[in-house]
Amino acid sequence: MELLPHDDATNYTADRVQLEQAMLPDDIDYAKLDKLYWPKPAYTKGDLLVYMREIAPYMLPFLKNRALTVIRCPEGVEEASFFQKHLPNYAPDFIEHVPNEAGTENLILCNNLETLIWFSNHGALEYHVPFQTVATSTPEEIVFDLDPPDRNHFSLAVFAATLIKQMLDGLKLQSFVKLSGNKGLQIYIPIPTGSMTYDETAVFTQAIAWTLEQQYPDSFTTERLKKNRNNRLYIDYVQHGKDKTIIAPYSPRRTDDGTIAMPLFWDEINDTLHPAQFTIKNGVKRMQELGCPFATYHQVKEKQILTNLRAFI
DNA sequence: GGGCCCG
DNA sequence: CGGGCCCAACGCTCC
DNA sequence: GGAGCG
Repeated sequence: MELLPHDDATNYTADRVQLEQAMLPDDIDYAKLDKLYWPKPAYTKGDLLVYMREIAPYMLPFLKNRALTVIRCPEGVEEASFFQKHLPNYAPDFIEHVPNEAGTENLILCNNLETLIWFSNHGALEYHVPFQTVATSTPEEIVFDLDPPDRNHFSLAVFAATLIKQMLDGLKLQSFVKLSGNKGLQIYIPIPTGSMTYDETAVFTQAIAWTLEQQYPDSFTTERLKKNRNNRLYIDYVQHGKDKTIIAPYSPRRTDDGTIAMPLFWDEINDTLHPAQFTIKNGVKRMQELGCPFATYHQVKEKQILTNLRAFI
């Protein structure tokens, strides 16, 4: 099927004009662009493709050379979903890949625009990546996952992020923050490739988590069992390990409201922030107005000074 | 969303 | 030919 | 050893 058949001039709705102007790769067959992927706000598959095309320049650097796991919902967020992390045998040649450890499957690399749009066109809504590239076995960043029990307790994530930011500033570490697109916040500390092992980053994240838990035991917990968390914010330090994954910056989420994992500026982390503030419909405009909060991420990564961090652990 | 297997 | 099924998977902790 | 958790 061609990109946008229009045998009939009445097909030129505003949405259709936007799709024609979206500059989607022409080596992919697009179909069912009006399918409702997010029924509640009435966002379509076409809306997803337009968003992914426009966000791709900002998102691709955070996927590069990392084994990709997608969550696919080809019938939309209210229908069945499944994970995919192995290259399917029907994948086109422009998708880069590497063998897994056992040599039994190929892991997917999303290193170009065509790959990103190909997966979007196949109903891939969420893009998850590990903390390492396929070139190494050490993490490229340290991440704190601040996960409140529900969106009504989002202020706990704002509080925790503020406290962690203070501690990181004290250690002269440059950090970045994003909305998870679901309930919480995630803090990134990029580090030079090969500069720390997972064992070392684990000591650090546990030390920070433990400090918060000690200071505010009514607000924060590192308790793994849900029944023991009692509406406290869970600081998930276990999540940061080899082969664990995290939602990529700018990825859409499989939520009712079409939210995205939105990078923010630190001064936006306050009580006016809402966890579902940014969606596939308003995320690009915000970027065009304010710029990418992670624009300096890879420069900072190379220059990050770990002296104080090492003294701390 | 698409391939595959089974009837 | 059509319907149903698959599409990840790993370790840690608790009981 | 199996379930709950990410």
